[in-house]
Amino acid sequence: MTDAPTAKGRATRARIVEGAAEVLREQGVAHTTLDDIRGRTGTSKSQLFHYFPAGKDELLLAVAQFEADRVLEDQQPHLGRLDSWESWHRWRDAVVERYERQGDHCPLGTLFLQVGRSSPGARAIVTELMRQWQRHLASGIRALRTNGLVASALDVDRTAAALLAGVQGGVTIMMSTGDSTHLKAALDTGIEHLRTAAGEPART
Amino acid sequence: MTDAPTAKGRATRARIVEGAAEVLREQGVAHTTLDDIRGRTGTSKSQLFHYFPAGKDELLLAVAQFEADRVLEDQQPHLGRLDSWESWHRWRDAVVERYERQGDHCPLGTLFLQVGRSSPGARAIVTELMRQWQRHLASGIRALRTNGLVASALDVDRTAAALLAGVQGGVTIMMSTGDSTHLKAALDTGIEHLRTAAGEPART
DNA sequence: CGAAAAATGGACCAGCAAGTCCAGACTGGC
DNA sequence: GCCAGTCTGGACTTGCTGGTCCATTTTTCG
Repeated sequence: MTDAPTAKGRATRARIVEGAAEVLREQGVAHTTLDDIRGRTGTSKSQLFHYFPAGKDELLLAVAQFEADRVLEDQQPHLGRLDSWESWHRWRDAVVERYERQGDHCPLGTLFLQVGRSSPGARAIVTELMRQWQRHLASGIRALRTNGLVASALDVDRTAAALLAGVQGGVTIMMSTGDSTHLKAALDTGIEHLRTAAGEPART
Repeated sequence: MTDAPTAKGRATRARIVEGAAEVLREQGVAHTTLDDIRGRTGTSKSQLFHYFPAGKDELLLAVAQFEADRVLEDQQPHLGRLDSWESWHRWRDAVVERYERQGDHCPLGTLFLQVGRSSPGARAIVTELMRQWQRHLASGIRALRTNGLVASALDVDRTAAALLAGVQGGVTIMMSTGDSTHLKAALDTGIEHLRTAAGEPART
């Protein structure tokens, strides 16, 4: 992924990606030019093309990967340890907090749409992110099952997929409306569904 | 909304919007120029600006409204009559069918991102769509409750919000990965949750 | 019919932003 | 210290695209 012979080169490349991510968050991909990125990162045009020979698209893809990595990182350590109801709620709070802080803007969504579904790389990044995310959720549900907190008959993968969809949709809606109600509803209802599926009453 | 004195004018305007929607679906907003739209709709540059004086953004906004209207229309008549489990399942199938047919592309999402959150109009369109969509779902849940099919203690609005988020996220994921698994999982789990909340067993 | 308003065609303009290029500075191994 | 490879600077080119303008045709309506 990081192709740069010298340490200095790698540092510059990283600086470009991080700076570009900042600018893109602020202005959106539609209104961000290479000159904006150049200005922000204190680099020159030739450097941009030196590290991303294929041009803007390649740079955007690198930023997309950068952002994708952050998505799961920002949910840690909660996402990796979903073995009790308390931990699930801590994760829930972390997700809400993360996206409320991020505000009305979706780095990945924008980048993905710009680079387009045509791009082989863009789709791969998103697909892989979703795969990992869902894997974490499924692991969490299995941990609950191991601890006897949910019924063993529960379809783990389907439930994880539904929960992931809920979070994703909640975030999407929040981007559009500025309101986190749906995200919270999806998370709370999803967790409640897990509880209910255990045969316990829905109420806490 | 439709400002055109003569019938011919209105027809041309509509032709532009519909044609633009087609082109945008095929090429994505990022790679669509006014010339593409002009070519597809058999119009001239001056017509585009005659009917959309504010330029491209205004046209994109009109297309967004056009697409938003279709979203709910395509779910009818099922969405308007969610008063039994059968009707819910018919709706579920209609949604899946609609989005699988649409394929890996989100007219609204793209347009929204292009016009940007800065635009006052774009956000209004999406917000209103979500509001109406959720209202329909909530009505459906209330109908179930009236018919004694779900527990009266259920938080209708929150459940509707969660379901909407699930559908939205399922669609989003499908756009990115080309796989409708998550959409189906969200729908099925959401409906199952309604059933479970009624105190009935989760299984059909 | 005739004039005013609306609709249409398409040439033209201007700015912008991606991408090119080459000259020069640094750096790291020998 | 020297040479090859790497990194950096920034001016320049070029194509595209949104937007303007005006001439011409068509429609409406009294």
